[in-house]
Amino acid sequence: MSLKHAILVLLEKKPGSGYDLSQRFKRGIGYFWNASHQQIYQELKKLADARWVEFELQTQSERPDKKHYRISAAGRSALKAWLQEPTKHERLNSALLVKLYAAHLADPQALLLQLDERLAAHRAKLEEYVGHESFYLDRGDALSQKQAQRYLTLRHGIRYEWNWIEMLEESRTLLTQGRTPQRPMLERLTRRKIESK
Amino acid sequence: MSLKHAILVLLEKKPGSGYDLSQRFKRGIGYFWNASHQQIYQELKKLADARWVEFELQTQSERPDKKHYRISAAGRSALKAWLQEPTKHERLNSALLVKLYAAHLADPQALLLQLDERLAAHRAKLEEYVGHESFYLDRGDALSQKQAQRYLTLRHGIRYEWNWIEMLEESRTLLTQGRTPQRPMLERLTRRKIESK
DNA sequence: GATCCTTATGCAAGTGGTTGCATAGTATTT
DNA sequence: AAATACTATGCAACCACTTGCATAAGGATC
Repeated sequence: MSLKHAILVLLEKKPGSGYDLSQRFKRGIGYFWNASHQQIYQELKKLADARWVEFELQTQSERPDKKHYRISAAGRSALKAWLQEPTKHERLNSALLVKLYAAHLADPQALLLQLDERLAAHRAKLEEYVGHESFYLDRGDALSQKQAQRYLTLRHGIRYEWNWIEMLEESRTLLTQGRTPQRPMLERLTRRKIESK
Repeated sequence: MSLKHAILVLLEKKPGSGYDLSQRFKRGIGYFWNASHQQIYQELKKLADARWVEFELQTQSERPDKKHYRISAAGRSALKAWLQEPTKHERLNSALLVKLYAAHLADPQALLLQLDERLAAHRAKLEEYVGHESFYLDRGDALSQKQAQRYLTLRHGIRYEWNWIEMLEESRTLLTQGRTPQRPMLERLTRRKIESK
């Protein structure tokens, strides 16, 4: 399980409370890791028991008290060891793609509704990520190796959203107008690759 | 949970045993749903208890006996109802992207190894899917709505693999040569969109 | 004034999914 | 002759994750 390690990565970058972490998962690195607050609090407890993180209680008068976590030396070496380990391939499961695969069994109107809802969500995400991209682009060649690597994960997120948008738009066209795309995917993709070189 | 419904979709298309289903998840629709054989057998039991599927025992002399499952009328209407329901957004979690995000903490050599292993896997998958694509392309305009919709889910799979390949190649370049890609993602993607119209 | 949102943490119960093991015959490879 | 792979199903224990609830105080909205 890697939630442990995802948390360690975040705490290594910057210490913070469980609440902070849940915000950073949502707003920061949501394009490759997501976790609910319950998961985070449970995991932080385990991490503290294992001495991979330490925390101090910060009492606040205006707001609820919080636990300020930071990674420990043991946590750092556990993280380093994990980075070395082989990584399991994550399995992908998409209920929406199951539905689209079985679209002929469904009421087209109801499917279109779900499709549009998703399309809007992916467009919003894409816009968000493109906003983040400008941070890296503004710095141009001045990107450190570390920043450049982080930019690459963001690019992955952008392409991921774009993929969904294209898929959903194609499905929309098919469901409403019966038009089906003819151009082979690979040709299209490699063409693009050659151009951008 | 949608494993139930993914199984129903497969059985609606064609009845078969638990073993058959696990093959079809792996080799057929693996680009949007995956399930282990333990999961499938457990789920088939539940589905049979709920009367959404029926089975008959087929005794075989040369091979182990098997249970031949097929979807029931109740299963069909449950499936139809599910297709109408709103679909939750699946959360994405990729341990490899966490590692790449934190690449500066890792031994570059060990990371490269993982990266190449994954790159090979995604290239193999892409090749497999492109093989499947020719099935649809050969039929050209003769595709039924049903087939066309299935083709779209495959296109999604192709783009998904392509995205990983590009990401991993870019990371490889960065880790080995320190070169970082400069072209903004969105411009690149939209440019392609205009061309293909 | 009531309701909702944000900050901040947590428990308890349940469901979904993984890991490891077990069985058993045939076929293929070393 | 031995080891591995394929067909075929399943149990038991465990781990990961979700759902629903609870508390608590401030600020914003209706």
